Amino acid sequence: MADPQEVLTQRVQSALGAAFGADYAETDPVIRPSQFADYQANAALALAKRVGRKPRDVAAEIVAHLDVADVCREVEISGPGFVNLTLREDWIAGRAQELRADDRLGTPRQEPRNIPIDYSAPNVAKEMHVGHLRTTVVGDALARTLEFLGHNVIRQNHIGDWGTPFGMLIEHLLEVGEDSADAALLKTDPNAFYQAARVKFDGDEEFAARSRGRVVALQGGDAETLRLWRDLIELSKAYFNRIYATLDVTLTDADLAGESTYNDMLGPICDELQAKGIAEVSEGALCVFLDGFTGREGKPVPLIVRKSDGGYGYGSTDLATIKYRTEELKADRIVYVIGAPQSLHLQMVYETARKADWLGDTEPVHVQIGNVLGTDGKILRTRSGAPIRLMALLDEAVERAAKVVAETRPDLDDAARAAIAREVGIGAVKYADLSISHDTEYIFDFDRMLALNGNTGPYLQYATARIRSIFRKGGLDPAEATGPVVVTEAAERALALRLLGFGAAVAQVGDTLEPHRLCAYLFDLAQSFTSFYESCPVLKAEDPSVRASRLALTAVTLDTLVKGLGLLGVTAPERM
RNA sequence: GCACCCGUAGCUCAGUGGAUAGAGCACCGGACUUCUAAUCCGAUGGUCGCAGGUUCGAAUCCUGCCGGGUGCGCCA
Repeated sequence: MADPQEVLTQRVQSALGAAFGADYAETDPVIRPSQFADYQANAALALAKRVGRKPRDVAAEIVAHLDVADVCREVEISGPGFVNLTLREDWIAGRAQELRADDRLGTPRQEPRNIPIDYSAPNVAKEMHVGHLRTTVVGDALARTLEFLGHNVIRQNHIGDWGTPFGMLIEHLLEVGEDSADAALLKTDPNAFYQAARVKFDGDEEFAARSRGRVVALQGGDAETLRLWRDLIELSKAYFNRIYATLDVTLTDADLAGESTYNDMLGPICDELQAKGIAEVSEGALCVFLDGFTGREGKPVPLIVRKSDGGYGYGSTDLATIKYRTEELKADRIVYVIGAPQSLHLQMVYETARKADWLGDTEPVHVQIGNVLGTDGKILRTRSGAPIRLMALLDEAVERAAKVVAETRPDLDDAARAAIAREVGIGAVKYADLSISHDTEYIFDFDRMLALNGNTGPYLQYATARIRSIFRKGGLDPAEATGPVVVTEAAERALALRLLGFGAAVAQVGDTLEPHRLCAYLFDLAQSFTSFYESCPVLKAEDPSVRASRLALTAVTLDTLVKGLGLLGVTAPERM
C-alpha cells in the first residue's frame, strides 16, 4: 500500500475505534492534503457533536490512540481540532522504493466489472468534427484506464450506418460508380461526397424520389441495395481507421457496433413497449411519454420509437443498445461518452428502459462532452465559415509542432524530427481535450495546447524526454536503477511523495470517469520533477548512494509519466 | 416553459464540506561555460454572478433570482 492517504485513513480509523468504540471504526477520518503538513485529519470537528465533546478534545483522544510512529514524523493538533500529519522521510523513501518493483506503480486491481463504453460514433459518409474528436479521445482514455484497473471493457463504436440519408447516398454512389474518384472521396473528404449527394437530392426531384425508394429497398433487405450500402460503409471505415491510426486510438473494426446491428431488435422492442403499455401511438408515431418530461409550453415530450412512416429513429436504436448491453454483454455499468446536448434524450432512454425492466442493476452513465469552440467563443469553423476537416486540423497541429522542432533540434535528421513532430502535435491535441473537465465547453487554441509551459501534452513529454536523456547520457538502463531510495533534499521529498499518489489518481479516474484528474496529477508530478531536476544533480551527484537514489526516483518518475500518459492515449517521444 | 452545462485572478482553467481559494498564460524581477533554458525561482493579481438557507465550518450542499451557452415530435 503506497498511497499515504489510504494508509493514514486506516490508521486513523483504528484510532477512532480504539478511542470511541467499534461504532466509530468505520467513520471517514477525512484525510486531506494540508498546507500545514503533508496531510490533515479533519474527523474530530465532525465527530465533536456526535460524541458530545469539544473538537480539540476529540482530536487529542484520536492522537492518544493513534499508532503511526512508523509512518509519521510529526503529529500535531492545530486550530479548532485539525490533526496535522507529517510523514517520515524513510517511510516515503520506502514506499517509493516499492514502486520501483511494482509494474502497476501502486494502482489497485479492482473487482472486474463488465463495462461497455460507447464512444466516437462517427457517421458514415460524413466528416468527423471536433466534437467526435473529443468523444473519441475521452472515451479511449476511459477505456484504457478502466482496463488497467482490471475491468472488462467492451468498446462500442456506435457508428451512424443506417437511416434515411442512406437512400440518397446509395443513389449517388450508384451514379458516380463504386470505383470512381468521387467515391474515393469517402476515404479522404467524406463531406464532399455527402454534399454532392445532398445537392442532387435538394435540386433534382427525380433523384429525390429514387432516393426515397432506395430507403425502402434498404430497409426491405434488397440484395443489390445492401451490397451498395456495405460498399459505402467499407469506404467510410477506411476513413475512420485512418483517423484512428493518426490519433493512436485503440478502436478497431471489431469494436464497430453501428445502428444497423440493432435492426432485428427494433420491431420487437416497439411491440414490447406497446404491450407493456409504455408506448402509445400519437400523431401516427409510436411514442413513449414519461412523467416530468415536458417541452415547450408544457407539452409532454415524446421519445419517438417508431416514426409515422414506419421507420425507426435513434430513440429505438438507443433503447436497443441498452437491452443488448445488459442482456448480451452482461453490463454492470454502461458508459455513454456522448455530447452534452443529448442529455435530455438519454435521460428519456434510460427512464424508458427502466420502466420496461431492461436495466436491472445496470447503471447507465452519460459522460457529457461539452462543445468545442474556436478562440472567438463560437463553434469551431474555418475562417470562411465551413466546418473544419478533422484530418486538416490534425495536420496543422503536426505542422506547427514541426516548425518548433525544426528550430530547436537542427542536430536531428529529418525523419527523427518528423517523428517527434507527430507525437508532439497529436499528443498536444489529445491532451488538450483530456485536461479540461469533459462536460464543459472548451476553447480550441493551437498556441495554448502546443505550449511547452503549463498543463500541456508537450510539457509532460518534455519532462520524459529529459529523463530519458539523463539515462542516455549516463549510458544507463532505467530498469537497472533500483536504488535504494533515500530522501533528504526538499525536492526529493516532494517528488517521492508525489509518486505515491499515482494509483489513487488512476482509481479516481475510473470512479468519476474524469480523465482530467489524471492530467492534473501528471502535470503536478512533472512540475515536481522539473524542480528536482533543477536543484538535485543526478548523474553528477558526488555521493554514489545519493546518485543511486536519485536515479531510482528518476526512473520511477519516467515509468509513472509514461504509464499515465499511456492511459490517456498519449505517447512520449524518446527525445524532443 | 422544461431540461442539461457554465459563471472562480486581465485570459484559459483547477478546486474531495475544512484553516489564509490554487495552477498555467500574460505582465514585472531574477537564474544558462546545463543532466535538453522547449526549463526553473520569485513578485503582482480575487466581492468564487447575486441573495437567502443548512452547518462548528460553504467556491463546494439546498432554494430563489441574474447572466451566458445548448437541447426540447418524426435527422442522429
